[in-house]
Amino acid sequence: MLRATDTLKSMSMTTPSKPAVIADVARVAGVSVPTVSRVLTGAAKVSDGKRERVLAAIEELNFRPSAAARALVARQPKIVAVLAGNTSQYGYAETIRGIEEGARAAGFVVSITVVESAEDESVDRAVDLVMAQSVAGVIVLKFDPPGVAALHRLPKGIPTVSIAGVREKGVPQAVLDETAAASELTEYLLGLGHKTVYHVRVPPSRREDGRTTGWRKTLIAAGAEVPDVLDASWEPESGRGIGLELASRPEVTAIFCGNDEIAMGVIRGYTQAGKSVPQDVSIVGFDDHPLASMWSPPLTTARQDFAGLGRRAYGLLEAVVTGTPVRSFSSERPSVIIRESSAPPRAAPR
Amino acid sequence: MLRATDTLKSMSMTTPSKPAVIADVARVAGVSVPTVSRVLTGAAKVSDGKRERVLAAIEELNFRPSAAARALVARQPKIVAVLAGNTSQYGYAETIRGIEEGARAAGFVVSITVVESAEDESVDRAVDLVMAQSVAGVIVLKFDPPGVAALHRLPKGIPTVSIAGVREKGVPQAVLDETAAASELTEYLLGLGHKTVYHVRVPPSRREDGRTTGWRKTLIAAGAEVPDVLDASWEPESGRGIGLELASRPEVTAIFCGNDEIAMGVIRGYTQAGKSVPQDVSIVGFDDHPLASMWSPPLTTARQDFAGLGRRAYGLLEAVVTGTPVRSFSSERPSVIIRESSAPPRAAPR
DNA sequence: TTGAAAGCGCTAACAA
DNA sequence: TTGTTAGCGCTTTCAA
Repeated sequence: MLRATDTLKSMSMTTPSKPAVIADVARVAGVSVPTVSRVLTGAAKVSDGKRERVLAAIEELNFRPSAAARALVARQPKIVAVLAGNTSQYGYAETIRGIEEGARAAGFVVSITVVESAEDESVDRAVDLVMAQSVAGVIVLKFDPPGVAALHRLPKGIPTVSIAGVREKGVPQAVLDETAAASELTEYLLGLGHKTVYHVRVPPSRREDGRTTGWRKTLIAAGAEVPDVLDASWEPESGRGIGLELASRPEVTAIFCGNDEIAMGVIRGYTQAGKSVPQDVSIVGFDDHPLASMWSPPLTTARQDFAGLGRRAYGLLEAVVTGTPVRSFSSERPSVIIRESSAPPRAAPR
Repeated sequence: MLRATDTLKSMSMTTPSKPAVIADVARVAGVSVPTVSRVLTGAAKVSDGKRERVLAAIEELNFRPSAAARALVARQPKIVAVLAGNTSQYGYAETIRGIEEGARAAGFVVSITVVESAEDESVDRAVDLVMAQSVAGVIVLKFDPPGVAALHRLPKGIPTVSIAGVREKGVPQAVLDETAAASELTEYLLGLGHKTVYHVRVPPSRREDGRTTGWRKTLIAAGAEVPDVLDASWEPESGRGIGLELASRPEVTAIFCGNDEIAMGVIRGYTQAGKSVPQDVSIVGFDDHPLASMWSPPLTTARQDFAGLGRRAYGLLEAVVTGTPVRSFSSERPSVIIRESSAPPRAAPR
């Protein structure tokens, strides 16, 4: 009853019953079923007369070929599935955007299904859901433990590509070289004259993520003290709490945050504590979030091309599916962007 | 050559050839095809002995039922498609998250395909792509012109639900009552003592969106002057430009922005111009972006439950698909959140 | 409980 | 150019 107001045209003769199938079209047009198929697919020549009758019948019956039937016969599904622990946070959403862009250009749609947690039950449910569809392949975002778990539980045999910040073997993979970028950012801060750099990390996907590794290694290489890592959640609010705390520790002069949102939270905490950035402390983020340049002060960060990452992952998957030989690894380095949230320390640290 | 390192187990006996089909399983297990189907679906009792042999064969052959074949026979596809002009911006991403949440709970996956622009070519390509899959129904996000266009070009007959800020007839719809929320926000500002409220809008989906309508009507009802609308793009940067300009106009004491990101940009512009918020000007946003409360100053805004919107839309679609009678309209009102970016005007406006 | 037979809606192969 | 005949891989009658 939802469509009580269809046009008169579409109402004529039309019992709202079963949708028309190709046999109906053939009957109405007075041709055989394969002929209809031929005009549908253009696979072979059809005489103009018949073609027109077929077209007319299609129109009249409002016929739409069954995608399911086509999928059964053409063994190439047109869907690539994405499994992810999250879909709406900046990095995730942008990566998915890139995947979709690549997929759509190739005539594929992308399905997304989120993996709520790393627990077996939820991972299996998500994986089963995906495998119950006919998909050409799957791309898993292993930015977090749910993603990592999903990758490991995916059945062998289905074309798979993973996306991550850290390299892992066994599955073709598109990555962003976070380790290098984190090193660069840390070096930059050290070069400014900071004795060491504190680190607030976001929840890692494994024991230690590239951002943390790059930071740690650089500190060690420079002979700087390696402070304890501070853990934030994904919520900017958690950054604020940490900033508030850190603000009372004068030995903290530089902080490298796991992402821009957390950095913004940390800055907020400092601001609330009456401190100013970068005069009292230098704070840098990671990602180059769209709001990073709007922040007060504008955030020094490392730009990550998530959409490009997604596109590369799609390309990798396409290659796997078609059997094109590929180097199964595609890496790109984020670029450091210096803005105003970082500066030399106010005075030489004691 | 990508998987040179499969486990020994999976390598034994396995030519990497065609995937096993149900007939293979039947043969290996020594039973008939329907029997295998029965253990797969649980549609009928199977003796323990056979069941186990079937299970063993499935394991051995690493058999996975073809989703395409199943879809053909069971006429209910398990995919709901989402058509949207964008997927990664906050409101869009959250809405999609909600849709996915509802869909997954019901055993559906969601596919997303973006409509690049409102031009026929790109709209048709997106719509065709979606219709080429076997989908249970489609949800279109008509927050913008591409979305609106997509809705209009979708073939009749496919279960459809739209999501939007403004009501439109003909299609079941889930909305957020932006008009009411915009009114409330405007009234609040007027109540603070501001003579009038300026408005910076984001690109509208049609002639005038609910946010703008609510603002305008409230101003008129209050007998306040209605300033010209200022147009921003979706980029926070465009807000900054507008803020910079507005900062030199002392008659501007209150600004209602189309969304939080733009409001942040506008605030940034004022800040750069040496003005302070809310002392020199009150600025409010819309959406309650996750960073709104981290901003300096924390943003007064209207919280929109996008994820809830998505869930409601999914629920609507489910009802349409199953033929459950529904009121084809589901609305919810955003709630105003007062923070620190708004205050009474500094002095009585002249 | 089980198997044989009959489709699901379409495209591909093969003749005519 | 066109129609007939075979499937695609699965589930669902229908008997046994």
